[in-house]
Amino acid sequence: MFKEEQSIFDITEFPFGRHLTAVSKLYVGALRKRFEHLDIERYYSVLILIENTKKNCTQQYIADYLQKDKTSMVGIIDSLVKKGYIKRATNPLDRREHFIQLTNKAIKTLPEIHKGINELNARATKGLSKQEVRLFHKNLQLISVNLSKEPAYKIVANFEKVK
Amino acid sequence: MFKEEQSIFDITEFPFGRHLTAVSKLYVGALRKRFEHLDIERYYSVLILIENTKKNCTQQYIADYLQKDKTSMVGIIDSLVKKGYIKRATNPLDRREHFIQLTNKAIKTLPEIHKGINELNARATKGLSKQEVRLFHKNLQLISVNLSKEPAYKIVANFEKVK
DNA sequence: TTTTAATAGTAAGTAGTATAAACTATATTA
DNA sequence: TAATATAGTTTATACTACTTACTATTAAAA
Repeated sequence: MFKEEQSIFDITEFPFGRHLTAVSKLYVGALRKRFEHLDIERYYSVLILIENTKKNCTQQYIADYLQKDKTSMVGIIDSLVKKGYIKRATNPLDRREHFIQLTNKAIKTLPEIHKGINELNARATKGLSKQEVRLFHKNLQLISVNLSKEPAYKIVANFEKVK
Repeated sequence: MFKEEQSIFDITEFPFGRHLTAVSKLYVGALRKRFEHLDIERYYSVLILIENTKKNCTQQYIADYLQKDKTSMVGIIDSLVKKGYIKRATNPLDRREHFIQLTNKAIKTLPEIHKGINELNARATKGLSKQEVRLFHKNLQLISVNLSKEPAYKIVANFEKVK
């Protein structure tokens, strides 16, 4: 589809968000490639979120956390259920809620997912010291906090593979 | 649509690209808000690219640079032509090519666009020194170069406003 | 020179997401 | 008990951007 790599970074007048987006795309593309042998090609973060959350996760909780609306989340959860990575369990104390839980398959796969992410993170930051990486993350987070205070529209992002 | 802000950064196990994407969305949302009084709500980078390129820009050149395919680029150019920001001019030396050129309206508007971007960049990096900002950009670019070398799928990103 | 292949751009049809609106079931509040 | 709110689902719609196929033009090959 695209002819050649050209560097967005050559033009410093571009909005800063374009540079961020360009790197995001590279990262997502590399991660999906790295995990292409798995039978899921996205939504790893859903599994990680469930794993990292102490309390039970409802669909709404996951949707809020990952900034998806709940109707989209239905489809995401459906696809992960169909692939056998998670299951829905009705909360007996509030039967409207469905707790989303990892299956054994997911629990068995997650170490590999973490390993892949850690490896890719390491390769992405090759040439930087541990401390420089920490600083980068810290400043990225600072920028995030700053931008959160700006007047803004809500934005959803969609990343898709192309040929 | 979304109920509350929750910080993606709380979970460090998320893939790094998710953090980048989250900040990208915040930036894009703030930039579009900042320029909502203009009659174009996106594609500022097309104007900036044309302005910054010494040689004439063809549609294909712009598409390659901004990582869009040429069929999508037709619509983008169409919309900017309709709003009066650019015009097409057939290259007499190769009549297949259309040079994309800024109109007076675009030339008059671009300083305001640069000003808005610079202001938002400054607010996004509030709390960082000039040198720290430079370092952040440098490292972001390093990460970009590193990721470019990874085996990867090509990814396209789409950012949309939501209610 | 004639034929073939490549390139720039366009148009039409298709597929994939996300959205909105409407709905069910359940729980909470007045 | 009635009204309202919430979690989740379904359906239909709108919107991108992709794929394919096409025109016009140029370059390359025979």
